[in-house]
Amino acid sequence: MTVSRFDWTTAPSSQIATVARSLLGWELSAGAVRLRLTELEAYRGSDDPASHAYRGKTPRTAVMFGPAGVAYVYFVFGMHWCLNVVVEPAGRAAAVLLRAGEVVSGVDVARGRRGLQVADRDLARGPARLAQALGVDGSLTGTSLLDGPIRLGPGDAPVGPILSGPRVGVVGGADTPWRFWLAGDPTVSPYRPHTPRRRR
DNA sequence: CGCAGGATTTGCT
DNA sequence: GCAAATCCTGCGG
Repeated sequence: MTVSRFDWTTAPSSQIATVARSLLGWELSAGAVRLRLTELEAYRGSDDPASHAYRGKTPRTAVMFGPAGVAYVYFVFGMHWCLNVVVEPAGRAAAVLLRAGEVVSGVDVARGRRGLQVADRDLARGPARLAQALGVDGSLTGTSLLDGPIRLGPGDAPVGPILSGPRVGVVGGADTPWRFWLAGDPTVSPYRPHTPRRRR
């Protein structure tokens, strides 16, 4: 299936999985760091219990209800930022979580942010790691990924097979196979089933 | 290698 | 008050 340059900004929610899959291999750049996306997850709005927008529009999720092509950056577990692309026209919420990538440029800058001991393949291997490698934080929520400080654009099409499976770390919607990744790519994050936290 | 536990803040119930 | 679209470390086999 061919996806032309910016189809994903107008695709209907029924095609969000296709949109997420089609963004594999695209390139994301922020300053000196550029990476090639190797793992993504699709999140829909009101009918997707795993989505932050499931319970409606709040100050936090407001940008998900806005126009496609902007960044939705959220904060989790008191310490990590994760980067999404909003992928539907204003009025309906949906986003694609950018989960992992291969750093193809600016490796030294990315390592400076992530830690000097971090192996190349681990620089952006996971959503919070990817955001940290790019220097992304919540202040970038709402900025355009087509025309802003972070840029998302087409890269070389993936050559190998694309696999899909359940999304990582979610409770509701755990059976929906909306995680997509490049088969065999070393920068794809390890899959961890959701484990409830114990009380203390 | 796998698994378990803890860090640490926010947003919503 | 509690759970969270995670990551890192330490321990055991």
